[in-house]
Amino acid sequence: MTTTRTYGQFCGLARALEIVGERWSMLVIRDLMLGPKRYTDLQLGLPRIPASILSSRLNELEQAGVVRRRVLPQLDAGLVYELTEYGSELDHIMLDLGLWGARSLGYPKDGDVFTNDAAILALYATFQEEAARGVHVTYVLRHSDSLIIHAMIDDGTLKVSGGDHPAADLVIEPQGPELIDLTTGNLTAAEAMATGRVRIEGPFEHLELFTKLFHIPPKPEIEDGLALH
Amino acid sequence: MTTTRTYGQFCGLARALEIVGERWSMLVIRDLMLGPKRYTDLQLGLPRIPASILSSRLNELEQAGVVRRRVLPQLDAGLVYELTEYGSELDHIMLDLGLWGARSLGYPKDGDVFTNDAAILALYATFQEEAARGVHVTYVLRHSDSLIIHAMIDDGTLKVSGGDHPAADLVIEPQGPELIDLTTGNLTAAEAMATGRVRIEGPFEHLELFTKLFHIPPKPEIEDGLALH
DNA sequence: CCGGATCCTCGGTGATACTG
DNA sequence: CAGTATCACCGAGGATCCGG
Repeated sequence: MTTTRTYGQFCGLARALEIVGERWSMLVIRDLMLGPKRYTDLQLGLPRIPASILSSRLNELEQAGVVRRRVLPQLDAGLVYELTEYGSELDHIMLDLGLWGARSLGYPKDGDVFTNDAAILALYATFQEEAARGVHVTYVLRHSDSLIIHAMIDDGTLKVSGGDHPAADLVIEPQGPELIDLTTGNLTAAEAMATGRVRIEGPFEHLELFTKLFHIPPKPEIEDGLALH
Repeated sequence: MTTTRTYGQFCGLARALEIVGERWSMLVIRDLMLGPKRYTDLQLGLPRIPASILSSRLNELEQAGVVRRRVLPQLDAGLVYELTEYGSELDHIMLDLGLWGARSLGYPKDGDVFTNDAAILALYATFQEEAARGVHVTYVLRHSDSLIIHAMIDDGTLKVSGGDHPAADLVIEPQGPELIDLTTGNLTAAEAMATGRVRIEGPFEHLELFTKLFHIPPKPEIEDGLALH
């Protein structure tokens, strides 16, 4: 069943990869980082994962002590999967790895899914704690009718959740993937407004603040491999 | 050739996994973290990787801007692979992931390889910077005749290299995998000495210091999944 | 409807051998 | 030394079916 292919190395990284390095495993963990989910919710967030693979991964992760299945107390509420404490300690690693990968992300390809959870985690990963000291502001990001999240910044801390927020200081409605350009610095807040690529409800200064609070560092250019210095 | 299987998600983590998430990729990166290596050196550190896979992975990683191939200036010195700046920015993530996995590592299985590089990275990953403030000490770890490394601690900074060090303050010769137990706290320095499981040359206090400088936190116990609190 | 198990196909993996 | 060629096999991926 779970043959648990090994690397044959006495090495922490090799062990980690044996546990969470299988295809889809880390994306399952990503989806569980924001809270317990049931099997079908996981399938919604990972549309391309075959049911049999999801089942295998959940079993392997449970075996390794990363994920736990829990029967909900409410009657007929079914089963949820959640991270154990050990699994939760992957959180900052996943955020860092996600931020590293975001620098090679580019624009969404046709057919790419963009989930609520991915948007929420993107904000956590790109959050600049230092820039948020003393700041109190609430944003609502409306990518589409079905993809709405809000972020509350409260003196260096960040809390992001799905859904709307009635008392947001600024509502941001990107017309496409311009938030990427805003957070990388490829697009300034003023340009985004001038070209109509981002619509806002609220004071403009809060949009400028947003670009300071959430930032993706640029990917280094490819250096010349033949430099002899 | 490199079909570059995708996840179909607009997500930094998914992108990162498309780049470095294939089987063996991260272990190749691990071996390049300590400096440029040639193809055959990579094979030595990864004995179970098929040559064709190593070749594919190196090409994929080069394509993604993580690895660069460089022709050595010296005549006939051949070709080396090294991390680009972008690839080097995975360093802390690999160390963190390796430390996470080390907590599930246990003892080496029969046939496991334990390379110089893995030993060096283990020290970096487990290093307690705070405990090393004001400390100046040099260790030599002799696991076997062919696996010798030395670690130099210099006021909060650590430098580990392969090979011996003539002026070490303490030489540690574990008789087996007891260094794991020492760094997890399962075995105290005094017990290790009393039971003869570790031989040292130098003052005993430096062994106690060692257990403070390098530490693997315990893996949390599996909680009861049915707790209703 | 939830939570899978089962069957089938295809391509990546892994072992061995061989070449510039 | 640095790979490519060939091939068996098994895990991924897709669809369908099954028990509660």
